[in-house]
Amino acid sequence: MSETKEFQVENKNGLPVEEQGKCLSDNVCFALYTAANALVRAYRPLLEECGLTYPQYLVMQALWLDNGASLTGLSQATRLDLGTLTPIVKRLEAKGLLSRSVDVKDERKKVIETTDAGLELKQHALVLKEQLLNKVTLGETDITSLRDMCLTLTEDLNRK
Amino acid sequence: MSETKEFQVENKNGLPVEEQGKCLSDNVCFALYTAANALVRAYRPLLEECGLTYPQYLVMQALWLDNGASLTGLSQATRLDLGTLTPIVKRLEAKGLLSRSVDVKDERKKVIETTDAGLELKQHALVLKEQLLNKVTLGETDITSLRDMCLTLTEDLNRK
DNA sequence: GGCAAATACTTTGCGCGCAAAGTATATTTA
DNA sequence: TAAATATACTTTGCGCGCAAAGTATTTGCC
Repeated sequence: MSETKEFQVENKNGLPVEEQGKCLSDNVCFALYTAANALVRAYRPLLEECGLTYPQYLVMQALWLDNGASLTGLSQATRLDLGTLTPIVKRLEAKGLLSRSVDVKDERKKVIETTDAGLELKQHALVLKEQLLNKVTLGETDITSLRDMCLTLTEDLNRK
Repeated sequence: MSETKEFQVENKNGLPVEEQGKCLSDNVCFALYTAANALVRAYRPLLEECGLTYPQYLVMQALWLDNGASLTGLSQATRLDLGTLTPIVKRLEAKGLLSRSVDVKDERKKVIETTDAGLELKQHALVLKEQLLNKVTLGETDITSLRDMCLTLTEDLNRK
């Protein structure tokens, strides 16, 4: 039917391209998009205990790994836009979980540091990950390859 | 190190849980979230030709497969919230790509139908999918299993 | 028939995600 | 050293994504 691989996966019954995909679920893009939404939705009630949203949680994780990073550093770590990050970091500052100060070496930069309260969340957050885990039926191997394929896809899509 | 599988994938070097994940990329959730963002970002310039956003494109796809569906029907097909869907469908109506009318059998329901302009987009949109495909280095097999794992994960996370 | 519960959709509020434009500081170049 | 360019961040505008609350219609039950 087609010599090249199809991004939209072929149906089992091999219909022509125009008729492929009896349902949206036949489409990788849809599956990926939906899974990410489901992920954020599932995390919401858990993260609520910490008073965090998922993106805020991502920023805190980045900070736990690299305290004192600049906004641009956080942007690279979280792969979030600077324009997205600025308000998120401000909200985290308002919650007392981190501090923002001007870098004395380079006054364009901000130094973002966790507060004690921000550090305390780290232990709590690890438990949440376990709780999410309990819902997932995929095995360790699948999880790993899902992760790796997502990382590859991200690189592919960001290239050029 | 741990008897149960970890949702956050283990590092190659097997650090204790508290120290796992030298970077956010070690985390499936992060990888998935990032890939979905990259997907929407990569689709944006392509879909711009059609004057669509990715979620709008999803709704149109659902409609191409099931013309005359109700909003609830579209919600189930796209897995988008009704509160999300209402404004999207209104925007598509404003663009002249679909029509919204009250179901005469049940006046609570709306009948959503593609216009001729909406149908014409279908062919154009198929080309876009090919263009996205060209960026992806994953093989057909990987794409299929990525899709299936995403679908499984979505079900898992939506359950309970 | 009358009323409670269910169903279908809309509205509101908030936090992203990001393109685009703006501001301030630093670096490079002439 | 002055001007041009680059870098770091902020702001604005728009479209989600969804919880929660609201409205309208239908169904189920007495």
